[in-house]
Amino acid sequence: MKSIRNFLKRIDESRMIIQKGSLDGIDVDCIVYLNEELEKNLQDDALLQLVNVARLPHIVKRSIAMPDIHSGYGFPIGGVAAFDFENGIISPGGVGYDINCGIRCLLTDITVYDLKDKIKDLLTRIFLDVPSGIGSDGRLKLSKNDLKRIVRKGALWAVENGYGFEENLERIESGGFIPESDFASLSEKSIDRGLNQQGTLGSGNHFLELDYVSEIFDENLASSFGLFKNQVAIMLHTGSRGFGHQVCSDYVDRFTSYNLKEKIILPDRQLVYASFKSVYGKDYYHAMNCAANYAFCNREIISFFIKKSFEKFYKTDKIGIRLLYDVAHNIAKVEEHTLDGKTKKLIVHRKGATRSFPKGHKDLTGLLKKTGQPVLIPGDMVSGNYIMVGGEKSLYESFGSTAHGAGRLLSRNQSQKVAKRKDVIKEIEKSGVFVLSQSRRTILEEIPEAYKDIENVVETVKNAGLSYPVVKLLPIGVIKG
DNA sequence: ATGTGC
Repeated sequence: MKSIRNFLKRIDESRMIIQKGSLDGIDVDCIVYLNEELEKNLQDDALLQLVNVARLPHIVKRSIAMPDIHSGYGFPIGGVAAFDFENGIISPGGVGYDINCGIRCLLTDITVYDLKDKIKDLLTRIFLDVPSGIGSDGRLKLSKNDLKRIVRKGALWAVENGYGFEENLERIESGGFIPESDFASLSEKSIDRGLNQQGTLGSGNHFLELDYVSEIFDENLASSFGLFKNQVAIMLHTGSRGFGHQVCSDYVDRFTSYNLKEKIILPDRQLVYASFKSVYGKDYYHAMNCAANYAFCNREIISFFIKKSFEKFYKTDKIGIRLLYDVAHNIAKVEEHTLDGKTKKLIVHRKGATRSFPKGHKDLTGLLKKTGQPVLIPGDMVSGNYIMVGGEKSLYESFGSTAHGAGRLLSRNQSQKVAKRKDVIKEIEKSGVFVLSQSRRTILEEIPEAYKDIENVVETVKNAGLSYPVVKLLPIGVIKG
């Protein structure tokens, strides 16, 4: 049998295509953004997932994957797929288990020279103040009524309850909360899991990093964003914790029995879905937004803890900690996009993909309407991270989306095997990065070698016009969950 | 990702 790989053709330096009609049940193109270097890392199973997404009903225009594509649950990680609002579908696999996993970047007024010799002490201070690790409980004890308000108000709840700052809201995607949520769509089990995990980092690839601006690519945008050379910045990567995981798990189960009952034929049993306008679809959408709001709140509360840690440590409140931006990279959103010259409402699934709206976009406000949306793309814990800006072409190419990170190269098991052969912590520290974690195993799974080269990912999305580099950040201290 | 897992 001919491998699916043989149907993949290069369009240009950054794009590859499987054309519609070339495989069974494919009425839309499959596009994957890859330079020639990253093409070598493309997994066959992830490519098959991209193709299977194209087989879902009422998919619009194309099935898309970013250069950080790798295999996920049903949909590939790095995947973007939009469905028609009137007749289309929503699928939990198109969002993933960590609903509204995302990144935020905080800026400071201090430079790397003010931090270098203190990094171990400050990072330890933060490590003590921000709960991390699998199953970790938060410092907040929430009542069921608190949770009810959190899933409705997102980051606004943190602001109203003394764990956040009002000026941050306009620097969070969607203003820090999505209105279409409904507590009634949640299971008792998810509610229980949500009660004690607010304000916690979690585990796996979630992290909290102290970085500095090492390179500036766009002086004007850097200065508009308040970025300067050698400035200390904080990158935070976390999501909706066990709460969002339970929501996804609940609805994968519900959709599975529903799809069986309706005798829906799926290209992959992990691709369960429901019509967006059906009771099932609406329930999942409302529950997913509960988890999205929970995650926006989580990142705001953790940022509050980080600010306190800095102020305690430096014994001054003049650190100038402020939010640059907070993006979601695992979410489904109702958005308007232009198709064949007409504005259409779509359900855009971004699963390991970052929104990348350019300047002038109607959903952007204030300064960001003039500059475009900041896009936060983390690499591995040594190579560093990029702050980019939304590109005009993303609207035509990828429903206003770009990559979300370096993307895994090795599976967690493979990574542990490689890492066990050497003193990984020593190697990381030799590269100038101090690392703390609740679990040695997490570090073994998260070694730099486990990830693709962030430079290739950034180059690919830049050449495709999806987003453009503004600055590069290099880590000096990392907390891994 | 996850009170990791048949």
